Amino acid sequence: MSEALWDRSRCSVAGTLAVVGEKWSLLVLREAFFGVRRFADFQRVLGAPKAVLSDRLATLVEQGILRRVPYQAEGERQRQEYRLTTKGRDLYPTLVALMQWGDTHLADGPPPLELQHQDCGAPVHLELVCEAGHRLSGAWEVRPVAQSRANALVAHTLAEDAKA
Amino acid sequence: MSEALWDRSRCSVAGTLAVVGEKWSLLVLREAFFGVRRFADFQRVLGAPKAVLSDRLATLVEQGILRRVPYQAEGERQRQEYRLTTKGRDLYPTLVALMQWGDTHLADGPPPLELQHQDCGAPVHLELVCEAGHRLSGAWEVRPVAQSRANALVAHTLAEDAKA
DNA sequence: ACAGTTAGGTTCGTCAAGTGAACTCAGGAG
DNA sequence: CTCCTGAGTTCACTTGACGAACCTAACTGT
Repeated sequence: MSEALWDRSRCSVAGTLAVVGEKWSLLVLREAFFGVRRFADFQRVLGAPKAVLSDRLATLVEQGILRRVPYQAEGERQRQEYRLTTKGRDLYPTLVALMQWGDTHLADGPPPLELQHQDCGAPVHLELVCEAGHRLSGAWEVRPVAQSRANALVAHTLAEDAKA
Repeated sequence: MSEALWDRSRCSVAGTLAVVGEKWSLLVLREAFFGVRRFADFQRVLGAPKAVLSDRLATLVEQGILRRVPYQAEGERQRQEYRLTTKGRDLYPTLVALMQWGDTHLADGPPPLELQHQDCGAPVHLELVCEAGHRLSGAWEVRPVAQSRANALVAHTLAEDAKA
């Protein structure tokens, strides 16, 4: 039925999860976005086991998401710190998406963190938009199109879900 | 230094990952968005071990992200299928974010899947926007503001004072 | 010179989680 | 009554996470 609707093995969701889907990876990146750079700070603030943290940082560097930068505090030897690359910074929407979902569906109070536009101070959120400028309100307004096979069934089942 | 900048333990990123961060969970949801509903279809299309799949489906149901719906194919007994709830459908931006990152950073060719606006056919993507309508181009235009419980209380009492 | 401290790890034993094959169970088909 | 099929469960095995302990190089105080 939904036999080879499209090639799942080349799906970018799976690919991305293979890179940042392990435990702690995305939390390490969350902290990186908040300016954490040094091993001990990651360790203290996350509470992750050092062995795991060491491994995650290594694979994130290997993947080009973080880069090691030598630095030297006064009266200390040279050490390495971890900074986001452009590739890493592009994961920001992913973290915002996770945060937004948690804020609206796991809330036991006000969201613990609000994102504001640096320039105007207004709250920031993610939106699905098309290149014609329309704002979409959810998945049911999207038609996924595989390379060679268009498929109307998908839209159909989603519409059914929405009704039920 | 970055001591208690804000309370990480209540962070929605961590909360969301606690719910959908296990292996296979987000891939199950990806398939759900493509209209997959039945156990055997998930199993065949993902290649996940049945035991894990069974567990992931159960916790997603438990969390209110999927719901079990009885159905009956002709000439078969009644069975259960899994459908997205509203809470589940709200995870769509997360999957789109993961997909977009993979498309731009793991590409070994054209993206295997394109999302089009149902109405106008234009390609769809995620954008960070603020409530004043500005489009932000990345994390550096965002200022995270901790909404500490104390701040919330203060705001609340101030609001009360204003009324009295 | 020498012990102590600190950042940034590694090693190790234990315990939880993922994996694939085999088994179960309920009902319809032949 | 037996076989088949969808939807799981059970089991033995391997991989991954965990926390405590240990290691190392540079610098610091004595």
